[in-house]
Amino acid sequence: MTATNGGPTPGGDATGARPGGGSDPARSDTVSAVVRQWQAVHPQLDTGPMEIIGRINRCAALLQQAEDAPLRRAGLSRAEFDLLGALRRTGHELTPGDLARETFSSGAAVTKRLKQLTERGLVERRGDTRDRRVAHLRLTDAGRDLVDGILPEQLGYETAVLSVLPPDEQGELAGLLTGLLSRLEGLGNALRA
Amino acid sequence: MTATNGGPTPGGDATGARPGGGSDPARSDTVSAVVRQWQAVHPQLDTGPMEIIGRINRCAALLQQAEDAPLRRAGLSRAEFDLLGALRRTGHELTPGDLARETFSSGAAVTKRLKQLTERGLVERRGDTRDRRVAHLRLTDAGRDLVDGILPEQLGYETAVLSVLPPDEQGELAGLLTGLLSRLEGLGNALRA
DNA sequence: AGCATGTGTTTTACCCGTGAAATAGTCGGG
DNA sequence: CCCGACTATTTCACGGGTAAAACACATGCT
Repeated sequence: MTATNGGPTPGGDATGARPGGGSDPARSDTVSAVVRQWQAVHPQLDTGPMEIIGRINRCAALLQQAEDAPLRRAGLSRAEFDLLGALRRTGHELTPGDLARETFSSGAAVTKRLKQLTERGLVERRGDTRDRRVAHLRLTDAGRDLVDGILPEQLGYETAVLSVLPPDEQGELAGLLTGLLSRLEGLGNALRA
Repeated sequence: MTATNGGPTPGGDATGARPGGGSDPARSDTVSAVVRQWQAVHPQLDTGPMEIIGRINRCAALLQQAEDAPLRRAGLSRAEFDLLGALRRTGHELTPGDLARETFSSGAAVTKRLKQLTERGLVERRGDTRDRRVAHLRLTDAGRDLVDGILPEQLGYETAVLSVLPPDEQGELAGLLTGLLSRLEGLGNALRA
């Protein structure tokens, strides 16, 4: 994720069945090679989880590479863009704490990024009048324009990359991921146990 | 990852159609809230890519949290475990270069991890007799035992987490991800363009 | 009012990964 | 035999993230 991986981290329970649709299932990816290696060494092991988790990790890594390309051209990291995007899409001002929650990152990381982004003139800071601990942040005009300029290009590029999958499979995939994600999020922090 | 994110990074083309199976599609996750916010601000934007990429990123982040739990108990980071796992599953010795390719990380990162892991007595180093530039690495008995001890626990925990999805959906998901991943990998490094 | 407690934000010290440069060695001419 | 080009690995300087501690302030109780 910085630092994503694609290695041997296991992940699933499925036997690798094919999708409901009608595309060619005989494909092979890095993950299936890894799974075969494990099976050869530990034949009794249920490598099912790898089929899902390994692939999600690897897809995430590759897709993030794809996202980075347009952003680097604009001189932003993905983390910075996430922060600006949160301010843009919510419309109203946010506190550092809000931003940390919104971008799923630590408060310290948000503080650092805010410093850089305000220095670059993309974000403005305003102290709360009632509670002097809190700060309110909003995009400057330049910040808003930057986000609005990048976003369409970003989405366009991503659409192109994803077009390796036919539209019906994209829909199925989005649906399945929604189911998985909503349930994982519902688990709360039981995942860390 | 780590530093993984779940924010506004866009990602898809699908309209969020439901899976082929028969589960409840009316669920809501963080990503759909984000997409709604963007739609409110930029109604003309095709937010499709977010439905897939955003969810893959977020799922990856959550699932990685889940993977970390068993590993931290064993005093390993995921990156370290990936390295040990590569040595374990291939069976034979690997060079640092091999390991970098196998774990999708930079040579420098591999060097650092190898130093720590050899100091901990989990990995052994042997110089190539013909070509004195290259090193060959193998697991020590302790290293092998450690991996073999962790792996079943790891897979078991992951199986439990993934059981939030019914088995048939797991199969569909694995199949769709295979299709996506194999095609993304087929794109080579055109993604960075 | 005065103080304990809690919360929002920043600071600090540190870990880890990366790209680029440095190092060490091979190999095929000439 | 020596050179130039190439390859494998390590070192270096640095950016960015994190947890925990430090601050700064608010709030409620007495």
